[in-house]
Amino acid sequence: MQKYSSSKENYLKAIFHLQKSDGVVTTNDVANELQTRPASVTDMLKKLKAQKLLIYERYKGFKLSQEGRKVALQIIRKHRLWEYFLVEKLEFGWDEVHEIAEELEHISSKKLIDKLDEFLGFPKTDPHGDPIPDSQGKFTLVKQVDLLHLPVGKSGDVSGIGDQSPEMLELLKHKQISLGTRIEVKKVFAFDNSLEIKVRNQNVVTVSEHVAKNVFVKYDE
Amino acid sequence: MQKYSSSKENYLKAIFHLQKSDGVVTTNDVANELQTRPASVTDMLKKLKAQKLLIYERYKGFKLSQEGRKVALQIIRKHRLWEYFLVEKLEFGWDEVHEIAEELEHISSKKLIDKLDEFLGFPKTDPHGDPIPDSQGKFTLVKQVDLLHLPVGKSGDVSGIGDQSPEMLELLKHKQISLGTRIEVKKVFAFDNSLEIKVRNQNVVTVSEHVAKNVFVKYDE
DNA sequence: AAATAAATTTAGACAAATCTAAAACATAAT
DNA sequence: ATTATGTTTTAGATTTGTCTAAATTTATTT
Ligand SMILES: [Mn+2]
Ligand SMILES: [Mn+2]
Ligand SMILES: [Mn+2]
Ligand SMILES: [Mn+2]
Repeated sequence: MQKYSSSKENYLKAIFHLQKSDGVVTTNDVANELQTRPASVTDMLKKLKAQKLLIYERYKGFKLSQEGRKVALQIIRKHRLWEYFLVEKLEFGWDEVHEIAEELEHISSKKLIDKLDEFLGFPKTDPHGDPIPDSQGKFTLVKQVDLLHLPVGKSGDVSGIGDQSPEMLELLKHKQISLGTRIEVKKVFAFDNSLEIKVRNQNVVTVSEHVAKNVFVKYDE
Repeated sequence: MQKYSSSKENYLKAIFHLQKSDGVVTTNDVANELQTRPASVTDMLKKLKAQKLLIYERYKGFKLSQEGRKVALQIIRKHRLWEYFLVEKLEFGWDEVHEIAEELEHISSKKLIDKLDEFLGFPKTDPHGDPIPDSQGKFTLVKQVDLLHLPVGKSGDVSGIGDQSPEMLELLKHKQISLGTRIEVKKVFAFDNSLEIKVRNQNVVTVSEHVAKNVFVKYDE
């Protein structure tokens, strides 16, 4: 696998993520995600196509090629391994690692990342519950539901976070919710879909529908 | 301390190192060190001057300003801490870490590097025996002499390496010489200043003058 | 003191990544 | 089917860092 510029890697990663959630990716989506201008995106799309990382016809939308997907997955692997390192070894909070990993993910040495993986004990997920692709780009999605779909009375363990903005992560931290935290849904208010949930089998707190939709849990059955 | 481009950081670091050894730095020196062209160096010198990182008058030579020196020392701090991490935690050989650290040194987070420092136990020197500047850019030079100046019969512990090219490091590795290795000079051949030295109080090997001049040791008295 | 050589700088060009403003295209509304 | 709206692309600039070739300055010989 060749080396690509940090900028190209960021585009590939963004397109990969947008493909996941939306299916179809638009120029505006990418511009928005990368805080840049649509014209700049079009410029880059042409370059990525020229390098066969992207399937793209003007005005007709685009998606990653096999190769583009492969590259994106390796960047994501690096991003998540570094995040794990920052939280587990350097004791960063899970809400402060994303930005730093955004830089570290572009360090090119393959050997470095494989040795880091080993040093960390081959973790399966990053500090936000997202799966870490292996050396070949393979990873397994965990089956999970958001809090709104966890039946009242049932308990689950937090396994992932949708919206990972610093604001969201700060809110969760305040309510003492992190990866692995046990949560039981006590009540759903039909009025606004806000929830009362029991955290760590202890305190009961209220969260909005927006929050509930972005906290994923694993549970039996 | 602002952020500067990787390229500028590389120039500052190179100039700092060249100042150490030569005293006076020339455009050609820098071009040679950074594998670039003299014209490119001149271009960059002007930019560094404009940012007050360099004292520079055309044709009259140049040197780092106080601020330039400060920035250079922080890059060197990062470079050496990462090298230490790679060798001590990820088990890289000391001859394979330089290139990777050359990239890692440009990661900008100050908090990251201070936490890394703590995680590593505040090491004083990198895997090549070079001192690691602290958060304020301070560091202490160890008193050391090269092998040619170690009296015959005396023993010393390897504390630093001058020429750190991969070729040199590979040679030392082969002869089982690394940081901390005890060495005793058995004989100096007047003909070519080659040495016979006893390594680790065990095997006796021969090294050339060139090698001897680039291996530094600490010894009593 | 000239002449020659070497080092340094300038002039002009180029690639990568970005931008603004305008044009082209696609979609939705009337 | 026209018109209006929004999206995407082009045209033309700009910034950063680099290069080659030529000009300038400094250093070294004769
Ligand atoms: Mn990034
Ligand atoms: Mn993450
Ligand atoms: Mn570097
Ligand atoms: Mn070193």
